[in-house]
Amino acid sequence: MMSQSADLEAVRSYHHGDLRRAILESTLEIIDKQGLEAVSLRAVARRLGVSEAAPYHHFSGKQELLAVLAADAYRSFGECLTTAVGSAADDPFARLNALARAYIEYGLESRGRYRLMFGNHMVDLGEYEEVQVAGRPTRAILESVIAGCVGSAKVDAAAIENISWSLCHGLTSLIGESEIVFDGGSGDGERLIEVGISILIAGIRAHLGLPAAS
Amino acid sequence: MMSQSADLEAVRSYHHGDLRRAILESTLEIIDKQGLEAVSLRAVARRLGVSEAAPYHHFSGKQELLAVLAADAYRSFGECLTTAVGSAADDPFARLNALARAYIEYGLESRGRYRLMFGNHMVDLGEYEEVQVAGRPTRAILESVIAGCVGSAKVDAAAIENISWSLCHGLTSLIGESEIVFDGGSGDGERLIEVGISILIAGIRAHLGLPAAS
DNA sequence: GTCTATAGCGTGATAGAC
DNA sequence: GTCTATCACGCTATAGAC
Repeated sequence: MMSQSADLEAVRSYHHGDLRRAILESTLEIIDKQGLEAVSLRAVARRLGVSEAAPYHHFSGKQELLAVLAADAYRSFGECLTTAVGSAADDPFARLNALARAYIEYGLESRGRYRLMFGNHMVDLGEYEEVQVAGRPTRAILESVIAGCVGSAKVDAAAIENISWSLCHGLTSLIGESEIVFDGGSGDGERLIEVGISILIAGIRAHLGLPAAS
Repeated sequence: MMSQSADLEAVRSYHHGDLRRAILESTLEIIDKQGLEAVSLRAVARRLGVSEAAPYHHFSGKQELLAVLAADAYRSFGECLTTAVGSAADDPFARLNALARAYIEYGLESRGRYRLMFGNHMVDLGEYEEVQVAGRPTRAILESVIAGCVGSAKVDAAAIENISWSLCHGLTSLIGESEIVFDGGSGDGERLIEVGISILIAGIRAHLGLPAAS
């Protein structure tokens, strides 16, 4: 009986849990286009045609809403990276290459989610256990890929991990937030990512005393 | 006659231009400790013991206050980088090393200023011409240092610039915002920066087809 | 030239009615 | 599940005191 009028109901109102999903989607859209600072529960509510207090019945507040979105983002990000590494050739540096590419491309395509995970917002989303748990696999992938690269030597493994992360984050962040401007053609971004990963891998190989080519 | 009571006057009130400076200092302190989002003109005014509308007589609004601080930051940052490069040995990669170190150390020591310049706040400070002008030298230094490294070949000069910037920004950002956590001793941060610059330079040398050592 | 007082509006959050 | 108040606080603009 409920399924018969479900569609019509969904159009007219947000009963039965639809509002929660609508709020999540609408908020992510705002973060994508205008950034995290532009998020306002009241504006979201107005946009969805419900009262300004309605969102508080689905989330304890703005922080929790953002935390739920951040946890979702970490899960989706982790899956993306895992898939990319899994599809790569059976070579440590090929895996690192695939990981870095996937990281940067995900960050550029899902700007809002990336801002939620690694943006400099002063909302302490790390306090939420769900967010911490969701973010753990991401770090584990990087760790295992780098472990494969350094091999049994394990020289500066932690540092190399963080350097790889830093380059990916820096590139994603500067391109995504339009701090890097391209004056040439449309392929400049692609070329920049290619050169970046190439320099990263060559630098790590040199640091580990490995020959230049793979 | 005014200079005789200047000190006493300064304690009791912020006449004669002192309020402007006090607002700038107080705001920067807040950005340092709590981040850009925590800045509130009203709170600053209360903290300085003036009315909540007083700041508007020195700045047209919050944006302009932040823009003035950002321009100051760019000037100070540019001077710091110029000095560092000038003191470096007469070798292209030694200069790049000095530049990268100075960049990261400045960003970590002056967190607030760094957040103003390169943080992901959605305040369009780039719209202010003063900010644009103040930021230009910084980019010019990086350009000239990299130009020295690539030499006459000029292969991927722009990309190498942006990669160097990305690594420095990524490291500064992740360390400064405490996303990278150190489980070891207190020297871990220093070691990370050292390895990072070493990998960057080795990677660039390899990309340019130069021998490994300097 | 500098500051105070006040008012309009948007936002986060809560309590209680439907 | 949702709505209607309602409160506290933020940014901003204006009028007027010193």
